[in-house]
Amino acid sequence: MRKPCCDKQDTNKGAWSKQEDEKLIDYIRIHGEGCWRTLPQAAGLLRCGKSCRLRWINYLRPDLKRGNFSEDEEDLIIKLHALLGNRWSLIAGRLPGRTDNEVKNYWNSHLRRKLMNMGIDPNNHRLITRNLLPRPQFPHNFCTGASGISAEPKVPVIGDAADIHPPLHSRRDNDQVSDAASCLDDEPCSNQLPDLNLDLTISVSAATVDKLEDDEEKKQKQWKKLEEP
DNA sequence: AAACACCCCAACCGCCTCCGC
DNA sequence: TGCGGAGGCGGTTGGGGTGTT
Repeated sequence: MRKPCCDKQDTNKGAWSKQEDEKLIDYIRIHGEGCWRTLPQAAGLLRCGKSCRLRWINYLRPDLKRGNFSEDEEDLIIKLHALLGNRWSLIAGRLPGRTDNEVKNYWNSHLRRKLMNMGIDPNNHRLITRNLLPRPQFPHNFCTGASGISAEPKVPVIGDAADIHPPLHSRRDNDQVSDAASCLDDEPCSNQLPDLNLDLTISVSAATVDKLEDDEEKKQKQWKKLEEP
């Protein structure tokens, strides 16, 4: 039986009051982030440490951008989602001032629907056909760029019910990334899929690309370690 | 004006990973 | 090397706001 993260009977739940916010901000301003488990007591808050951390990360941090997502940000989220899947923290890490929660919520409430309206399956960024939807008007240079999740040779599997992502944690992390990346190297998919304009080199900065490559390298090393006898 | 439906987003929950011992 | 605690992550929930009937 897992121990609860804190003594729940003594903690507040639900929306944060202004006083609680102020206490948390004041405490972190003086002592910095970290030690979330002991923070509530030290700061005089009747909250669980996790709750404090979430409140700070998602709402109180001074560097948060808040407000509507720009078109560029939308674009980047879609591209990164095609590449990384539901790894919201990684995606948010590429969007300064945005949190994983914010990106996740925005994806679920706006971008998913937007893609579906365009006739694209938001799970795998492939076209939905079945002749149920009107033929979408794709922008010039429309290509998923990350259509391949399976390592199998690419064949048109549009609309295949079996073509749904398996749960992310059931896959090796680098499978999806490397396959997506390999797709970027592939022949143009003009005879299979429209061009989604998901070329990551367009709007992702050089630093971002470097970071992605670093992450990828680290993962490769980790997997190599694991695979070693 | 009231009832209902829908949407958005802050917050919670439980699992996973990392790290120190 | 194994264990336990702390932090981090992604999925889900629930309440409040807004639109529709």
